[in-house]
Amino acid sequence: MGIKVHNSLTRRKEEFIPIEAGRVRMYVCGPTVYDLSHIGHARSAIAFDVIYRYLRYRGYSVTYARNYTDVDDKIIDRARKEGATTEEVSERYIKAYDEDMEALGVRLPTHRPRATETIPEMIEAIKGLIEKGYAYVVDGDVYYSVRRFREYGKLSGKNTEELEAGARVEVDERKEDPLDFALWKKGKPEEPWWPSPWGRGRPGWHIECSAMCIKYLGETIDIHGGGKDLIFPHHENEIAQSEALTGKPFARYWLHNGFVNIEKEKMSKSLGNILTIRDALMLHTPESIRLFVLSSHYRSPVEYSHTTLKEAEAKAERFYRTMLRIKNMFPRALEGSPPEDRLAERLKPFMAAMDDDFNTALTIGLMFEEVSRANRLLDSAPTGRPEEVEEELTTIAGLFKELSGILGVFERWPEAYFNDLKSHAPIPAEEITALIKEREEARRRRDYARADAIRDELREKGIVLEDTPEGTRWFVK
RNA sequence: GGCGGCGUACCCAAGUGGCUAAGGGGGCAGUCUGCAAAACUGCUAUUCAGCGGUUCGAAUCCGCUCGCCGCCUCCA
Repeated sequence: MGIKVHNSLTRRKEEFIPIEAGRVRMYVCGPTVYDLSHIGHARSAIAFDVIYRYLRYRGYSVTYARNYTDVDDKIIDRARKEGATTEEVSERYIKAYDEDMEALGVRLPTHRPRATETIPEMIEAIKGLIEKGYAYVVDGDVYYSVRRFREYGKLSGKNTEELEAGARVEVDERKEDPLDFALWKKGKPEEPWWPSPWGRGRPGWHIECSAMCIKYLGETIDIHGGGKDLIFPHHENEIAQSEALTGKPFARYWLHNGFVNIEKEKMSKSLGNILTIRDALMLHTPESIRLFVLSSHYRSPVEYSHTTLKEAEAKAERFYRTMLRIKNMFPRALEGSPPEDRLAERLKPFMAAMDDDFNTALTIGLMFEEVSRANRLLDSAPTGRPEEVEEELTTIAGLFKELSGILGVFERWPEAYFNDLKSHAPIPAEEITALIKEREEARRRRDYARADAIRDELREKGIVLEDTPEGTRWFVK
């Protein structure tokens, strides 16, 4: 009973067996840093962040590399338009990406290589491919000869004849075959360049990932990930280059995440429906964005909309309200920890869900069954047996602690969560507490008309009041 | 045209051969409350796009039809 993963290479769910017992090497294609990252980048990063967290949780020593593509046509274009250098552009957007990831609670990978720091390795790889007859030089450019690699198309399920027939491949007279792709591009005077045996130039996109992957993780890795759109041609080309070069399988398991759609359509510059992570973070908490992403399977497409994000927020609210109840009624349940064997037993269904191709949606669903259970226990507390209730709540809290760490959600103290919302209240907190005080006096006088008027007034501003035996509390809706 | 995926309630969504089709949101009713809110309880899919087939048994496997989406060009 181990972890199963859906492998894009075989299109099947397979048992996950790393090359080296207890150790996992994973590589995920990171951003090309020419602009702010969008919510789709966030999904990919969060999905693989959870995979990374879970593998570590399951006791693997994980070496995880995620690159920055910091040399590319789009970066050059952007720099030219701004009158800036490509370094300035890439530096700015690497920083922005790092900030976005931190805001989203995405843990730092072990290695975060930049393409420009791996140029010597790329040149070596290209030299190797030329020597082995898989690449050829044409006037300062180097191309990979796709047809020499017999297995080309094994990941994307395409065959070279059909690709050729597709005719959407740009025709470049200098290529021996339209399917061939650039390993090294001859530099134009105003573009960044590095010296090479073929003259000044810069690397092609695909060779970057192969070189960085091999440099940091080795010739065969366990997991290679990225968005579904990278399957072809990027990952197909990575396989062709790497396997031709080393003669070894490049990656054992290929994992691909689905898209984030907006209004049923893929985000794209041409449609003008790009939602940046920054914009999303102005509208929603990082936690609700993570919950939104993790509430469906990482391979399915998800629809970003006001409704779906509101539902994610409602989940967070329900969870933290329950935690707040536990903290107020049985604070020791949150301070203590349950016996290990009991915890392990109760974690089983959750582990089974995560083992099944990282089914975070099911895991979250199961967590909410525990939330309901906790609330029932809390309701029963006044008439039930407090010791038993506390014991069970301690177990549930213990479960939540483990799962929160894996998913990267529900990790805060409930007060912190609600105070954060309160800090974004549309009216000052002092004003609200003053109104609450006035309302309490009205209630004491049994002037319910006045009390209700105050409550309604606050409600219109998004402030919800809750009368409890300990007094009136307020929440931001 | 080639390749791949999806279609589960009002919405989101898990489930891919067999206990009552998870969970969240929404709605309705009840308990609680001065009234609310929150929480809890019950109801909201006798059925999984449609039609056939395989099977003792299918949402799950196979075939066809309809609808939606992605890749085939840079793309998470």
